[in-house]
Amino acid sequence: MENTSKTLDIKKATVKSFDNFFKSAFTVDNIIFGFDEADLKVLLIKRGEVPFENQWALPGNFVHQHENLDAAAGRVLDELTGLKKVYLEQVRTFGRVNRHPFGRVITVAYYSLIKISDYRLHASSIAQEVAWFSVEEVKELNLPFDHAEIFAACFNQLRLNIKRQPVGFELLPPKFTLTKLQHLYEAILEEKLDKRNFRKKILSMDLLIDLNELQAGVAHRPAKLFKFDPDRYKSLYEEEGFHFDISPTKNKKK
Amino acid sequence: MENTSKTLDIKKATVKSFDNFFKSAFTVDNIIFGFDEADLKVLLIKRGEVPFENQWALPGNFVHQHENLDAAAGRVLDELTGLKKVYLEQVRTFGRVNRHPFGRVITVAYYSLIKISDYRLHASSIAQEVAWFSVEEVKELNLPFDHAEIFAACFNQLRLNIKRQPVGFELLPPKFTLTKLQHLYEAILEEKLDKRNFRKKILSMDLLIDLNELQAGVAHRPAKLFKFDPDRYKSLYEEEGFHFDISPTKNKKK
DNA sequence: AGAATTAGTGTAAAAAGTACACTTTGTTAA
DNA sequence: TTAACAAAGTGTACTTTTTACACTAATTCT
Repeated sequence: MENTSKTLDIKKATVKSFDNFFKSAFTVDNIIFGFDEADLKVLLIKRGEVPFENQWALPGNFVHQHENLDAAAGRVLDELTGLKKVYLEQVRTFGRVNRHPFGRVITVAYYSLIKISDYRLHASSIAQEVAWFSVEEVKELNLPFDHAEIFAACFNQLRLNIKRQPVGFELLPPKFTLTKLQHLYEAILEEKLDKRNFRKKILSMDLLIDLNELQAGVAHRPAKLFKFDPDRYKSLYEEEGFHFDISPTKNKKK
Repeated sequence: MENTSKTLDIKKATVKSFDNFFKSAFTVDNIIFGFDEADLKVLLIKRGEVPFENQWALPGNFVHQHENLDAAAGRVLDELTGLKKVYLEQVRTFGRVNRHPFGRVITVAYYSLIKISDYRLHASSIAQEVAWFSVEEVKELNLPFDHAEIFAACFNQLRLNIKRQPVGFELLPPKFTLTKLQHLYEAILEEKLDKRNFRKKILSMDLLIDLNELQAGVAHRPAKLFKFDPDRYKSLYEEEGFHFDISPTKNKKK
């Protein structure tokens, strides 16, 4: 192969010009959702650094040179909560030229769904303090950078997603009651659902396993516990024509 | 304000450390869709540069320092077709560490919808040649980098989108027949639809204006021409509870 | 004038979505 | 022990949406 070195020369020359292209800092932001009894919550950090030091903001961090984007988003979560394997979804990339006061920073937004009972919060290099806020509180907070826009996009994406994918279970403990599940949907969709219609629909999908166990420690009739069956979902998903879909089950009372 | 300079010092120091973070080259790729009589087509370029010189690939380019992401995607399209105002949608960001052989390059994927009659193709700095390929051809082509994955994600996104947003009209000339519209949906959804059900559904949405004009130059009964009414759509969209939705209108013949 | 080609149209049956209220089962406190 | 409390659990009738399906109408071409 006598032209190998020639090819390498071309490559080297091109790599050089390639190196001359503008490069940008880039980050991931991770909107971490948890569900706590009745409320959908979001994890915010109190920033430990300028700009916007001491303000509540979305957790995020720079992406490392040899790190994939998903891994970076996972790392942000791990640093704050110690959780490693979680549901993670990329939402959109925000790159407005002046979105960061110190220079061009492009950020890839993710959301995560975690079981709120599992976590323990940590302060970290980027966060003086970490706390849960309800979705309503977050909306009213004046988040720095374009974080309000990022939050809105992620929440919206979650709402679309929960209707068409069985992702809600990521927010619940392994065993849950149908009422808890309904409350979760109501919190995310921000509307009341009809109890009987909701149960009819979710049970007819044949994705929940009745554990023949009752809720304990409540001062009223205990509810049955169910778990989600991911294998069953996978096999149904293979079938042509199966769609997870919680759209209607409406309730006239606004 | 005697502490201004102090603040600036802090900022300067922080900006300095900020500058030390790893920075990446980043690009946009733009999957340009057009609809040509019966087929959904995609615009590919023959690369004019290493790596993968002379191979067909998705059009893309580096994002400039002072350029927003959407603007960069628009510029790619403009360079290839001369079109400036088009429907553009961000899909997802691809940043696998080794997706580019010359170094870390993160790319934001977009798709565009254009009226195929409007364009004229240009070669450009990045493209020796530009040509339309049908979706099937693209799937069979062995696209370089992770372009096959990017294409699949964009096509999939378009399919989801066309069901729930009235974006199909971006691919058609201002005046079109119902049959053309149906063919467009069939091409994107990759399934046959029932003529009567399709018409019933689309007309019941009250988004099309009957132009009281007939198709010309066909060797059979001419069809009526319609146009899409974007203002009507906007006002319906404001109304609680209106959803554009072309889901079913199925046809048993597979 | 007849053949060819696509446009255009309605109805009935099935499936899905919606509204709605009372009984059951357990705990707690009198 | 019993009554009050609280949430669990359950079925049906009505409405709306979806689906399947086949013939007639309008135009051009030969």
